[in-house]
Amino acid sequence: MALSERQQKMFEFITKFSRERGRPPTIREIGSSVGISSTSVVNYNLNILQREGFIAREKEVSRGLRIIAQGAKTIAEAAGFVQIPLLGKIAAGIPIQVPDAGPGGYDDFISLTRELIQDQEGLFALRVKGNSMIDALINDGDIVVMKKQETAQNGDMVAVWLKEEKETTLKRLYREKSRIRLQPANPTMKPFYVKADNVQVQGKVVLVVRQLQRMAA
Amino acid sequence: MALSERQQKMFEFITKFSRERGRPPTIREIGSSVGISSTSVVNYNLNILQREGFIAREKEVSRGLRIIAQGAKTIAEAAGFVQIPLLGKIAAGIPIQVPDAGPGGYDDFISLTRELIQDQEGLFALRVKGNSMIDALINDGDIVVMKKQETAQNGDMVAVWLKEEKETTLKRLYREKSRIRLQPANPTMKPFYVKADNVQVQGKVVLVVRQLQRMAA
DNA sequence: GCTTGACACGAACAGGTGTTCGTTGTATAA
DNA sequence: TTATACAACGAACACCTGTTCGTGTCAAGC
Repeated sequence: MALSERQQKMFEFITKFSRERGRPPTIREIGSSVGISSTSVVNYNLNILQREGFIAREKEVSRGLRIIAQGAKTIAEAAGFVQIPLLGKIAAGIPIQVPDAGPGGYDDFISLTRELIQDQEGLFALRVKGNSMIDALINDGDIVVMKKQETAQNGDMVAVWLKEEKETTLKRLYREKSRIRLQPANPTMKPFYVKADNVQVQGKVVLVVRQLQRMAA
Repeated sequence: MALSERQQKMFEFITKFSRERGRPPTIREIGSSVGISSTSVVNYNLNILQREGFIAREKEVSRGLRIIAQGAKTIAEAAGFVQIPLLGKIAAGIPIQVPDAGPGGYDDFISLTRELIQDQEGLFALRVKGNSMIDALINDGDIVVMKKQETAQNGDMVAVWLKEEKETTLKRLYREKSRIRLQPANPTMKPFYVKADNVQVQGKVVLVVRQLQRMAA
């Protein structure tokens, strides 16, 4: 069932209020914002919003309402953060090593929203050191978020360790008859062919973040 | 001044509670969680947390407290999201146009954490269309977050509109004596020199995000 | 010893807050 | 017309909630 105009205004107000003030509004705050003098009318419409799945309510608790994941826009507001451990650096000359979490877990994290990352399972982040990943369109200082896995599907952007060359590289991987094609992300660059037993997949690249402007302390 | 153990526990509880429940706790909820029976004691310590800059309080408002940006890690956990309007596409052949917000604001947003973006002012996002930004290490489909401004400092990565060439490009900008040097992010590529009156700065690039793996619907 | 300040406790209070109830008006179907 | 459901109103109520006040303890400094 569709929402009435009043209910839409209420929902928008709740969303805006929650975002700006860091807390949900009270029934009376909602009422005065949309021009309802009676708290019971607000309550009545809140129940409808709840029934329709737009908000969650907690009984007899002040400000006991919460926006629920709805359209893509509100998902982000509701679902929360994903914390991904920042495990270290990635460079051409060294294989990626994923240390096990110590007793207290990892020290450094990068926070992303669920809009960017859906499944946190097995994800970790590395900061790129040096210019060796330029052909993957990845620069010094960029952060790559990877999922740990030893296999890859055709076309996946993966981090591979080349045993002979003793080198880590980020490329798209395609299996061909007797060899593996490693395709740079930069379309102007030529692919690289290697024997299958020379490559060791270390993980799949899920996200790349480049901060041009560092935070103020 | 450092926080007492009690105040740290209170702060952690407020952070956790706010994140999990979507609303800040009441004084009594804080009290019972850290084992304080008196509301005035909680109030006393909340005032200290406020004085030390950990929280903001609003007088005589239920649940009127809010976590404030503090350590880098807690910022992300507490302060919340930044919603940046996704205004459209950026391609080589067209200038960037920033439409004014309509009556209902913008439609599409990208959510980022405050860890990645500190100041939301004047920021907007564009999705890159085509391969023309390869020399800025930016690929088709990447999202660039920019800050609208007409001027730039030396070394800023900016989006410029080249009037003669009728082209948008992303480069690092350096003013030299009589000309402007546009330096590609890719260090293997050569700079590009233009006359000062040929360039029109459209904004500064703040962040680049590349999603290798698209979300499931 | 005395004072001072930090920290803590419980009680009381005024106003905030969600809930409930009776009532009214208006469509729509029987 | 009558009945029913929907939408809205205002009042009353009980509990929640932030604030304030008086009191107490303890360690540091004089």
